[in-house]
Amino acid sequence: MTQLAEAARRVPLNRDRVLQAAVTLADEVGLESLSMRRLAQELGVVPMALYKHVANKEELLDGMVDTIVGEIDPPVPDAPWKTMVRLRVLSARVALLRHPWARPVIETRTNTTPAVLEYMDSFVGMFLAGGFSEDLTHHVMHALGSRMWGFTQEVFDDSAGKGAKDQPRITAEAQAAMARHMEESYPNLFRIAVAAAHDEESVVGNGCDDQFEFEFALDLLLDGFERLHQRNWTSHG
Amino acid sequence: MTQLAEAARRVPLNRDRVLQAAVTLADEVGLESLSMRRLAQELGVVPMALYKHVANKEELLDGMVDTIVGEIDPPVPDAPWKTMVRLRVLSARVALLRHPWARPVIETRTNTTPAVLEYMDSFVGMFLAGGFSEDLTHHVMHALGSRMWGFTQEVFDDSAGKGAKDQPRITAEAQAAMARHMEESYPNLFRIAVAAAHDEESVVGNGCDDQFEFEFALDLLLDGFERLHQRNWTSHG
DNA sequence: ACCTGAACACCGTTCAAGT
DNA sequence: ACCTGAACACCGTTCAAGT
Repeated sequence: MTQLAEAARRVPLNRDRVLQAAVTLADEVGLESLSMRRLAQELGVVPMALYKHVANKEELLDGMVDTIVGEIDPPVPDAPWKTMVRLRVLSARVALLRHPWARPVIETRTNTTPAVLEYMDSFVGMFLAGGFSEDLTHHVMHALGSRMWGFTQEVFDDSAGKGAKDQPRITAEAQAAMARHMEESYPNLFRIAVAAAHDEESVVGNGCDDQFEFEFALDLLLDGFERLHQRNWTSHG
Repeated sequence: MTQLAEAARRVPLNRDRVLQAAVTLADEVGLESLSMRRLAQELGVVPMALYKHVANKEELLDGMVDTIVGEIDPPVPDAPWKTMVRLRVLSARVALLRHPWARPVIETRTNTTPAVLEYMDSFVGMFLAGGFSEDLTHHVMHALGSRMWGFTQEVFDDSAGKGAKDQPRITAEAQAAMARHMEESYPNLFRIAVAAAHDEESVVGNGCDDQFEFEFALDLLLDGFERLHQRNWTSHG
């Protein structure tokens, strides 16, 4: 009886519910805490029950990526290729930024699911529709690379700035000592850090506008693509 | 006595030996099989012994990256910035390709070790020595991003081609059916795949020269950097 | 003071035993 | 035929007990 009631209350598990729960759980507790066991527990289900809807953890992660792909806006219609590509990449960026776990997961995928292939196909379509040759489109897609997903690995670690909230306030002397050490050991990094800090009134190593940097590199590439296209560039001679 | 002999035979463990062994083990068995326990076993040591030389697994991975950085050639002297940057990136690429586990490891590092900072500093130095402003150098470094390591995520999966060796020979009909499905579902991808297969006599989806693609994107960026530099580009107005 | 075996708190996945 | 508890073969790391 109680069991019956529970069974009725419990929405029957399906692939979509599993994936949705996985996305939400990863959003909340982070990728490193997303385990099959924990996910099962969250769904009020025995771990083994998940394996009915997902072959293994890898397939779960594949499915989670597909869910994110579904959150990316479709291409804006009736725009020149450059605008279309640009906007779609930036839309992907918005979706990806909502789910911090997505970047590392995408980077480690080895299977390309139909949803991901479809996403890539739409980019290829934008270039071809813009008059790009198949040859140029091919290489341009490679050059775009994972930037297609709206991210690039941030090599300057501003996670230091991110964690700064709960870091104890640092003494002025300690800060000066750190700066001195940096100037000695990494003189060139020091120079550009100082220059950046001067422009925006911000602390050393914390003055990077990720969005600006992303668009800077994206536009550099798009301009490069445009130039090659105008020149009728080909890879063979 | 036997114990004494063993102790004498056994080179005393130190950080370097641990890191070297970890690199070798990862090369041999892959990243997913590199565990503290397995590494200890390989060194003929109880797992806990590793924790004397490395705080935890994260620090082990940091150290492994440092080892790779040490394998990258120093900058070639007396060359224009573009050549210097280009050659150093390609040298990094050679080192990284020797260690397939390095890309994912670098991508997931959150700590920047001194060795990595030094590596970054040398790139900044090349741009500054080439007459780039601090401002432009800053953004250019961001745009270079993880390409500085000589890799980019390959979004076209040619791991299919890699695993093809042990895949059973596929019938002509199956291949045709696959092509038909691809043409229907991903018409644009199909177009560029066919064009690429036509150029080089290669199978669909297997005809990408990674090295060419890498240099294509790298040069596109370097040319873009050069153009901005010549224009005295600045980020503020 | 140093070293380490055993233990803790987890994993993903298999499988045989139950309904 | 379906479902699942227990078990397997691992993890990284802690800690107290031994030398």
